[in-house]
Amino acid sequence: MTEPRSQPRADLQRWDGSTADARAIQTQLADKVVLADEFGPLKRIAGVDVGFEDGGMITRAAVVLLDAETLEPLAQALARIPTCMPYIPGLLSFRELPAVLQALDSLGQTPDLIFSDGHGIAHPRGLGIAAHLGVVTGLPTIGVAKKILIGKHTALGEQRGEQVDLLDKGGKVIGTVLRSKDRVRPLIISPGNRVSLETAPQLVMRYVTRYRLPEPTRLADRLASRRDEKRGGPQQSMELQ
DNA sequence: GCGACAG
DNA sequence: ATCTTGTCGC
Repeated sequence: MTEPRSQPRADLQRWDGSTADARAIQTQLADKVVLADEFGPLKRIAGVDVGFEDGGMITRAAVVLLDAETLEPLAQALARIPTCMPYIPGLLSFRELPAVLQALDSLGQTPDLIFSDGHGIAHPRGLGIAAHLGVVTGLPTIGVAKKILIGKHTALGEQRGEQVDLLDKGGKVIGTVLRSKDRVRPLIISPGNRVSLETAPQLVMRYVTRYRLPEPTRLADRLASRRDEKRGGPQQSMELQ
């Protein structure tokens, strides 16, 4: 049997390269975001993140698939492609998504849920990279960011698990400011696709162990930024591509 | 017009 | 994101 291979590039390929068109595409795709819990049993979850090599010349995307029950890594994939554009706040997905989609494609398996670095709907036009990834792949996604892009919130408790709503200018809830560990800077959680505002932070906490970041994100982060091979380990890991 | 601004 | 050692604190 052949898995229904996606044609994820579609919406990005229609991009004319201008920032104006990128914003127009975001506004259009934002309507396709599903903010309801539309995901089945979570068996295999994935984390995706992007890093750079050669001072930014090469974009390096990493995907790590984990067993949702044991959190053991099941598979991982890397994609390295020439960087296509500079970082522009609000347009992150146009810079990083091509590499992320390629990495997901070479993974050869479809995750039941994807944790993406960056924001979901907590974005100027409601389509951060996590939401963009979710709409383009049709998969459930959650955005896990370390800093706020837009929105405000009230004071947050210091204990692990404490959370407050992230509100946009109109007072509408667009995400959750979540303290994943005692006395650490909070994470900014927002739905990407097929996950509700209420469930997103719950799922993040479900996969947080002893670190600030949930395991899928943390492992993808290490692979994308090559922290694993840099850090001192008696045995060097095997080569990846 | 002046800041703010994921990674 | 990335360039980078040791160091202060839980």
